[in-house]
Amino acid sequence: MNDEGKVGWRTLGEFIRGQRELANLSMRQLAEIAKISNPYLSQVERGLYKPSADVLKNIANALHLSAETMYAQAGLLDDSKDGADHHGVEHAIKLDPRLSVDQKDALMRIYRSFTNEG
Amino acid sequence: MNDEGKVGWRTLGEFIRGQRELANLSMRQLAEIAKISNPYLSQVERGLYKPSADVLKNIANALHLSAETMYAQAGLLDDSKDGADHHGVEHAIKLDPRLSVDQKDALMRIYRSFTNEG
DNA sequence: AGCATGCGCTAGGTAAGCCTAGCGCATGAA
DNA sequence: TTCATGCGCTAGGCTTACCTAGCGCATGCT
Repeated sequence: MNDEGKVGWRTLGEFIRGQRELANLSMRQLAEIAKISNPYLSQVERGLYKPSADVLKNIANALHLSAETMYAQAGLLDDSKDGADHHGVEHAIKLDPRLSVDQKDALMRIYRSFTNEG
Repeated sequence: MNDEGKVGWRTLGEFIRGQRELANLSMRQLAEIAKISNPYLSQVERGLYKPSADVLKNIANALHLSAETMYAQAGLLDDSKDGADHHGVEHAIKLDPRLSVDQKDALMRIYRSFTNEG
């Protein structure tokens, strides 16, 4: 039942290996910096396993790459294409940790009533 | 470890639960859209498990949030671009061209009454 | 000729991600 | 009331991320 073109994943290992060799690091060296074991890094580079996000982040860090670059290579950032409302206000309200759900709801309704008014 | 001021949500699970309730979705509904099981979503929201990156991406998509926002909440992106701190709301209100001065004032007052309250 | 040190990789285990089946509690209709 | 439906959560198993120990092959030093 496992589906999904994992197109991103097969190249992720090659990408990591390429970047590692570019930085002239051995597996053990990179693994040490990235705080993972070298056998595991080996499996990852050969595409046997798909590392979790924080391992990815650690590897990116160790290779002086941004985490975003890594996630993009892993195919994890790309496909939220849609127009999630990027109204600054609504977005900010949704993300405000000091507001309860009900308060957010209230603020959003007021905001929308203001902006729909015309 | 109560860093309430700096980084917003105590846990990723609380963030997800908040966003889910904001969207008026039940666990089963969100789980269905995000292609995960509802018990697993339950564990995630209560912080028992930390979901892998593509589950995170699916949840973000289902909630109409960008994957970046999700990863930032999960602590996987060091450098958050959309600062999610509570200045966001007031700032966004001020910058919204569709609001009149009075409306901005009203929204700000409500927002502050929510966040100042004890 | 050793022997040391480095490499990448295999073997096999533990823990965590993620599942299905099903519980107990609300709400609401007949 | 009883029955149905939906909710969140528990129990327990399967799968995979990730580990440690150790292999075999190079290189280099003495």
